[in-house]
Amino acid sequence: MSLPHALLTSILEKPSTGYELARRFDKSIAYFWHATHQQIYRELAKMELAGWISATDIAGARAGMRQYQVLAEGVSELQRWAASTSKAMPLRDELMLKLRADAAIGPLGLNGELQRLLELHSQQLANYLVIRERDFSAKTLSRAAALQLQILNGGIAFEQGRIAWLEQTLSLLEQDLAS
Amino acid sequence: MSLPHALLTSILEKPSTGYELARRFDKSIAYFWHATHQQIYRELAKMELAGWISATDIAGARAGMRQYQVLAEGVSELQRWAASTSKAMPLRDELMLKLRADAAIGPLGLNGELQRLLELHSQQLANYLVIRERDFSAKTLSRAAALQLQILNGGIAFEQGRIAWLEQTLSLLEQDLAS
DNA sequence: CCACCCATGTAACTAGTTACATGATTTC
DNA sequence: GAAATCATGTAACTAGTTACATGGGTGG
Repeated sequence: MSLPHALLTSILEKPSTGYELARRFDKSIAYFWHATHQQIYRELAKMELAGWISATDIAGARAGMRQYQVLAEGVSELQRWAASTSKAMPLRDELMLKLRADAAIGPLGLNGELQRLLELHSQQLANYLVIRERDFSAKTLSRAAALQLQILNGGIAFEQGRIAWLEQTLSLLEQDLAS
Repeated sequence: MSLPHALLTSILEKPSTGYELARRFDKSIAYFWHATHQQIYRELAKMELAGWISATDIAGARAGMRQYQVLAEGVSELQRWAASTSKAMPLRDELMLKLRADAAIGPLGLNGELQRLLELHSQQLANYLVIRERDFSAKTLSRAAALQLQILNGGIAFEQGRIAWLEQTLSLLEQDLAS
């Protein structure tokens, strides 16, 4: 299970309230690990109980708002987890299933769906490119920044590959309509 | 939810027992949609209740073995599902999380893990290439075969991209050790 | 003062995993 | 006749989703 470790990393990067974490998740870690705010609050409560993080009330903020920070226990847990071998992530690609169904029972009119996904991935790619331009255009990067850039480049390559493949698939299906 | 639709497709391709489905899943659909045998049996029972599939006892086989086939209801359900827009698949990439943790709290010794994954993906790629050679080297392909090839090519491109990226990442981390 | 966003949650559900059970058939 | 594999399941659990609740703060 990786969500708590994703949260640990995120809190290490910047101590935060649950709400902030949920929002920050959406804009960075969610690119490769999605979680809803309910899941995040629940997980934070568990992690606090386990002694991995602690919360402090924020002075001057509304009651109930608590900022989390990582304890030594949490750091060593993160190290332990990073050293353990994770099993191959199980792929889940619904589009592939649909194409296979299409192959099995004739044309199902997937063009629209493919087009939609093409747009989605194009947007995501544009998004990544903006981030790269904005945050990583310095000539020399720190170790941390170099790694983050490498992660981002992975996302960019993935989106580019997907877009190329979707375009190919679309033209294959259109060719099909013509005949 | 897509597992029942994956099963419908698989049964359409070839009427099967639950056991056969579980095994066939492992060798084809599992490449992009994993399921355990428990999940498959449970889902088959539900689908039979819903009237999407029916089971017939196999004459001459051991008691309890039942072969499933897809009913008209099942086919139209599959069509309905294919026409519905599926939401973007939530990515789950543990390695990216680990790299991010590494960026946050210094070298965590991920080289071994990267090497392991490199090998895994290389094997998967080799696997795909064998299948392509074996099943899709004919000059002209039927519509169904062309689509299946396109799906396979998607898998191949994905593995190749991943391998290239992993090699880059490894050299980045090694460079790091040197300094 | 009303609507909207901030911020934290609870409850109920669905999907997926892990561990175990059971009996039948094939293989050494 | 013992061990392995075939074949179908049950039970208990963990993870993730969806819908809703609650109360405070802010802008018009």
